[in-house]
Amino acid sequence: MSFQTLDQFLREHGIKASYQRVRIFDFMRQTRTHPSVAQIYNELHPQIPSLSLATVYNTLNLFVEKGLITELKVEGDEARYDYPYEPHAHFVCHKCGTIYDVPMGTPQACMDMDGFIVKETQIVFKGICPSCRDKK
Amino acid sequence: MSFQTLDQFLREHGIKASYQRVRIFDFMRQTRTHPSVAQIYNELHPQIPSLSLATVYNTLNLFVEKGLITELKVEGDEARYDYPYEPHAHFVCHKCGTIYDVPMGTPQACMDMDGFIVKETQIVFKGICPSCRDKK
DNA sequence: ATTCTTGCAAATCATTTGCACTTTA
DNA sequence: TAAAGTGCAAATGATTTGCAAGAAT
Repeated sequence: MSFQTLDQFLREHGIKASYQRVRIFDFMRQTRTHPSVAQIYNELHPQIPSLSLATVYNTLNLFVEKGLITELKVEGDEARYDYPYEPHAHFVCHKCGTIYDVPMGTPQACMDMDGFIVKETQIVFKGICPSCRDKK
Repeated sequence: MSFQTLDQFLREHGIKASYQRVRIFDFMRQTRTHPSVAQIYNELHPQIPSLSLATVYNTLNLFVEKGLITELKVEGDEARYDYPYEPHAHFVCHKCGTIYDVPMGTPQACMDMDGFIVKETQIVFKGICPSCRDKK
């Protein structure tokens, strides 16, 4: 997807395609580490010196609202953001804090809830990852 | 479970049974509304005038650490706390913010993750609840 | 008596907001 | 050019912390 079509993609979702928004969205697409606002800012600020933290917050909130990305609040105080390639769950390591993707379809209960309109499903496993388990 | 045995229960989990801790734990047991720290404090403070907010924070963090309750960060900025009677998922309404319990066993994938030690599983559905859907 | 807990107030830190300026369509 | 987005700095609000006083064993 080129910048040209990223523009289009955002507009199709009712989002004005400012330079900052395109860059932040492109960063989310290319990053699978569930970055925090601070991480996104730290990566992009050197390349876009005028970029402000507030804009990163505004933009991510907008993307979440429009359903383009998902907000995860599973590790520490900072929200982490997830670009949903395909349905997947998350595993959070209690020791190192890493958030892993876990391939998985949407669970059955999703369909069984009479009267509830389910728009989003989040599944989070917490525990110890193989790397931390072995380190001892 | 009487106060007597609540004492015991806490001690069995390596927690000194102070008056505040017993009262807060008892409150969690009796409450199914996934209360926030502020709600717990507001309920108990009239009955325990000396109670401080910091103690509520300390105590809940301790209970989470010992695995007696679960912290949910799904609605707004405030953490919500869950007393896990039996395995269940949650449904969060985007409009009214209510957190509903959804009866449900532990999903299969839990068993399928080689090398990951899963200590906790959280499933959260988000959407519109029947009450908000009908209100229009 | 020593160790752990509490309560208060101040500190911290992520996130939001108000407003003047700039950009986009 | 009108409407919306950006950047900065200040404000907000949840949570944590330092420390002196109190309770438990």
